[in-house]
Amino acid sequence: MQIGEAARRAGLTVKTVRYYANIGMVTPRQDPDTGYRDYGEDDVAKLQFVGKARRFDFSVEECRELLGLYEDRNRPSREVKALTLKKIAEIDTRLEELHSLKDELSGLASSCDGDHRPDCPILNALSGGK
Amino acid sequence: MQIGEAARRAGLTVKTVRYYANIGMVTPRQDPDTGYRDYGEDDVAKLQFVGKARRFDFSVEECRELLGLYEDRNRPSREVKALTLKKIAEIDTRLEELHSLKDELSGLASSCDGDHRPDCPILNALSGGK
DNA sequence: GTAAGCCTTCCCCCAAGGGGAAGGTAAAGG
DNA sequence: CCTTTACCTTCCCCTTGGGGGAAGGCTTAC
Repeated sequence: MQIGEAARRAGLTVKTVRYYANIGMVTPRQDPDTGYRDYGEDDVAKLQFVGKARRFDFSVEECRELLGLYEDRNRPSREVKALTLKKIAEIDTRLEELHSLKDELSGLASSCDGDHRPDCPILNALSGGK
Repeated sequence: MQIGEAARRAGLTVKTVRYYANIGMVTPRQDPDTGYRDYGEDDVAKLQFVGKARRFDFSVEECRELLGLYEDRNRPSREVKALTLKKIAEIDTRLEELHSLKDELSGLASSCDGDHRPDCPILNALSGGK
């Protein structure tokens, strides 16, 4: 099938699918007559796989790794789990950062009147040292 | 003072400070003899302000906006508070996304044995439909 | 004399594609 | 047969927020 249908079936944009072909992640056959990319069912499955992994916040490089494991019928599940746990740890780190950011900003916002007067604790805090 | 000292005092890299000059956010005087950038105390204060706002996850454009308010002695605190609340809302959205991602990944990870055998619920989930 | 340590501009690099131009191709309609 | 429409192709610039490093210029210290 052509790239448009493959993209639709994978829930991705054509641009994205073409990008994955360019970086060698999902490489379809090429029609020698038209030069068009020609996707098979297996390619669509890989595109869906990558699309889903991306939604799980795996980077493109991590997706490439997962795809390699996915295609290896004999891989140990240990490797997949390790990648997943690493990703969870990253998410945890980011969650903590965002939580503390939110707390600080919330504190500032609640101390600011938010009226027409120029006095603003938020700006004072931003211009303060540290 | 020269850019190196300004950067040190603001806790930023020289590259970053030069970047802020290039995009017109913190624009120092220029020494006509050497062509070197010449930072004053006020510039350093602005650099510190921007650096701190960046650490609060404000984008460079938002920093420019905050800086404008910071320099306007008559701005209403309402505007600053509005920007801050918007940023808090963005952080909330991202927090929710990350929480649900983490939940899903954690569910997958705990269902995976993580041993030498190839059977892997994580890959099964990624290759499944949806 | 030259090495060190500043500074300058200039250009390419990252992620993960998006937007759009210029041009080829295939099928359907008039 | 001709044209419109809807595909497809490659190519290049744009995004965020700078990082890395080259090539060149200056003063100062040894």
